[in-house]
Parts: sequence; structure tokens; C-alpha cells
Amino acid sequence: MSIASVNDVHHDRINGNRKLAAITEPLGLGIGSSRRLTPRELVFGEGDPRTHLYSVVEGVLCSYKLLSDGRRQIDAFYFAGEVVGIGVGGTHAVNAEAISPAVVRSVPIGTVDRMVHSRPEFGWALLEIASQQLAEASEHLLNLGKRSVNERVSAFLISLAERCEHAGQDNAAIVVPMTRTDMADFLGMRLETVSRCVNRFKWLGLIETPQPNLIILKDRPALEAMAGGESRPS
Amino acid sequence: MSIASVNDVHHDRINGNRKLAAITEPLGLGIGSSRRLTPRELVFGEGDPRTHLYSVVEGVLCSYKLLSDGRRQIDAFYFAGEVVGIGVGGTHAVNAEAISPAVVRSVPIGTVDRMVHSRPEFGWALLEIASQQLAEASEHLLNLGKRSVNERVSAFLISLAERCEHAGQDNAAIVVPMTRTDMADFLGMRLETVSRCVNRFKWLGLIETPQPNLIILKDRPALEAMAGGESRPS
DNA sequence: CGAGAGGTTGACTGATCTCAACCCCCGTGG
DNA sequence: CCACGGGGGTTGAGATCAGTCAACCTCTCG
Repeated sequence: MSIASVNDVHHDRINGNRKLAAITEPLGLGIGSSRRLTPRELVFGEGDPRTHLYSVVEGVLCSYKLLSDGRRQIDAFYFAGEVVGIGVGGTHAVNAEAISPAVVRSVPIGTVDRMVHSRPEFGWALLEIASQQLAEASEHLLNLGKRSVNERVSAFLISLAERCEHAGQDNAAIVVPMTRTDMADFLGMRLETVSRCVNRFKWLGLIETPQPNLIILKDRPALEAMAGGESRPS
Repeated sequence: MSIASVNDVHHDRINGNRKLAAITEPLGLGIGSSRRLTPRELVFGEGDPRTHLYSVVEGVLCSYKLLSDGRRQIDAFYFAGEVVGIGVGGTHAVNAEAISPAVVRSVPIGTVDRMVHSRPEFGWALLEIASQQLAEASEHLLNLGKRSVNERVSAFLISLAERCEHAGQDNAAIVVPMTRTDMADFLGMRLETVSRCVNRFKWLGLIETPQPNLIILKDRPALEAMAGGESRPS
């Protein structure tokens, strides 16, 4: 079972190259020690030496940076199968913590080093993951820098829905694992603004929210229009 | 001379792992074809197949994404020695173009692939560059998401100054290679706002601007204070 | 039952955007 | 020589989107 877990197979190819499973399993790296996390529990902190590479087995993590007055910017959320803390530099540039009960698997950086040297395609695979994360960062920068609140929230909901689809879940009903505060810190706005925006979408009939953390997309095309189209050359 | 160029040696270790020179030279990859670019000339576009890896020999490039209505978000600027378009996925996620007269050196992705497989430490080095760029993206996300206009502009000026220092230039006089529009598109604001902010700093005595594209930092500590300190754990 | 976390809503404020005029510089061509 | 036009930059006045502050609501958990 260290080569591949049948349970994980359908998680492969999810969201391009973001998944470690797709890389580790073909390479026989189903190893590494697991750790269970409670919500808000830190995996690593900004400035910590980079000792391990982590992948999410279960639950959701996020990475973030803080300003000295407490303002927090969440860079990314990490779902099951995704890699956190990629890189090889001396220290982590961000903090990473669980936003829900979670399980992470960690691989010592020395093991990663050996893997890269013994199997160059492993290094290649890590590069694919890194470049995928860079692409997502670009998209996020576009959101924060140029999109309005409505556009950011609708783009966020759509990307959440796409992740659910790729994970084989229902395509319209999103179980939102993060709080309004987390969404706000991710989207560069205040939690009140998130709340207002989500409820505005509800009044417009674009979504339904039976519970605060369960959002059902009712009019996906309208949401996509509201997200403000990206300019994809031809 | 393909192993190491004496002229480039003092560029090594600049800004962490961002430089290709530090990697390519030890590895004997001083090769690749050069191309001269005029301002606003595109190196590659979003959605283009990733055929080459580029490094800046001279001048400054930027990478950006566009919305369909023309709004533009610049992700990063790239100075001499830095790598543009890193990654191995199928297509580029961003556009890249020159913002000044520039020269880029390009290495076919197939060559990169062979390098990674023949010399695993090359893959490792590319990972270092990618993780450095991810760290910079995190910092930029923090700027866009959580900092005010004043904070963003002062943080930007300081980071420009640090780049000049690392490049061995004067530590206080910054020759700003980009226009106010470029700065605005990078910092997530309007060019008028950039202008107002820069001039506000001038009235406050924090900087001097003999010419619009020459900024002299007069009170670095005050600028750093205005940037709003990052929370670096102990 | 009380306390706290998470969420919603309202009224007000204000930072930033918008629109517009204007300036300087520089190359071009009549 | 000078008129012209365009790019880049500055400045002002008004509009507005999102932030701020505050009240209140629901749930859950001791």
C-alpha cells in the first residue's frame, strides 16, 4: 500500500499539476509521516527553516502572511492531495495552518533532495507543481489588484465550485470549509463586505445559502459574467 | 567562458535564489540564443505553449495578466539576471514583455529537460528560483490585499532600492525604469493615485524626484515605517 | 444560563477612483 | 522656425465603493 492507495487514485489529475499524489505514487513515494491537525493549528511558520514538504491528506489548510498590526493575507487554500510549503530555500516565506480538522503527510526535505537526485523526473514533477502554484498566484494577484468586490467573490465561488467538480463532488453545491473571516482575508476585504456580497448574490438569485457554509450556485453563467472575463488570447 | 563569466560573478547571490546566472554558470549553461527587445515588445503571451526559459541579460521585463476590458495586473518585474517564464507546464499563464529596451537569453525547454535529467542539481536550482518567486508573489499578495496606497508605494520604493543595492548601484538614488502606469498596474491602483502618493512623499521630505523617473530616498526609516512592518516571528 | 464564535445588517465615513484640465517634453513635418 | 500631436505626468473636484463602528442574531458548548 505504500506504492499507491486505491482511495487516492480518483484524486489524480485534479487541477492540473497541483497534486502530489499524481507524482508521489508513480514514483513510489507514498511514504512520509502523517499528523493530525485541529483547526487553527500551525504546520509551519514564516521564517521557520524548511525541514519538510507537506501534502494534505484530509481537510483544508491555508498559507498566509501577517502584518505587525495583525492584518492577515491568505495566499492560498490547500485541499486534499495538494502540496504545501514547496520550495527548497532556507526558510518558509509564509505561515501554514489548518482551517478545518486535517491530516497532513510530511516528507523530510533531505528525502526530497535524495529523490530529486535519484529520479530527476521527481524534480521535474515538483517544478510542475511550483509552476502551477505560480500560475494560481498570478490569478490571485489579478483578483486582488484589479477586480471589484463583486468580481472577486464570484470568481472565488466559481473556483471553489471547480475544485469540487474536480474532486468528483456535486458541481453546484459547495461546502465552504472556511469562515467569512478566512474568505475576507483571502479576498482582500472585510468580513462584513463578504457577508453583504454573498447576500447580494442571494437576492439576485445567483446563489442559495441554506447554511452559511453551504452555497449552491443557481446561475453559474451570471456569476461568470460578474467575475469579469479574463482575456485569454484566442 | 561558457563555465563562468567573471563579469557576472558579482551578480550571484542577488536577492536570494532569483538569479539564473548563479545556476547556469556553475552548470555550464552560459548558452542560449539572445534576442533584443524594444519597449512593449512581447516575449510570450498567456496561453502560448511554453517553448523556452528566458533570462534577462539587460533591461527590465514584466509579466502580467489582462481582463477582457483591458484592466492589467503586473505580477512582477524582472531585472538583469532574473528568470522569466519558469515552469514546465504546457502553456504560459501570463504575458511577458519588455518595459525598457532589453536583451533576453532563451533556452529551449527541451534543453532544460535534458539538463534536469543529466544534472539533478539543475532541477534543484530551478526549484529554488521557483520558490523564491512564490515567496515574492506572497509578499505582493500581502501588498495588494492588505496594505493602503501609502504603504504599497513605500514598500515598492524600498524594494526597488534594495534591488539597486544588490545590483551594486547607489543605495538611495533609484532610476525607476517603469512608467507611472506600470507602477499603478503593479500596485493595484490608478496612475493618478501613484502620482499623488509619490508627490505626497516628496512634500513630506521622504523622497526627492529631480526627474519623474529618478527617485532619491531621503528618509528610509520613515518610508519603512510607512510601509507597515511585516510580522516576522522573533 | 452565560459566554464566545460566527454571521448579518445598518448608518456613516473616507480612501480611492473617475473625469477632466492642464503641463512639459520631444519628435515630426510643413 | 514653429505648429502640431502624442506620451507621460500632475493636479483638482466630485462621485462612489468599500471600510468602520456598532448592534444584534443564532448556535454551540460548558
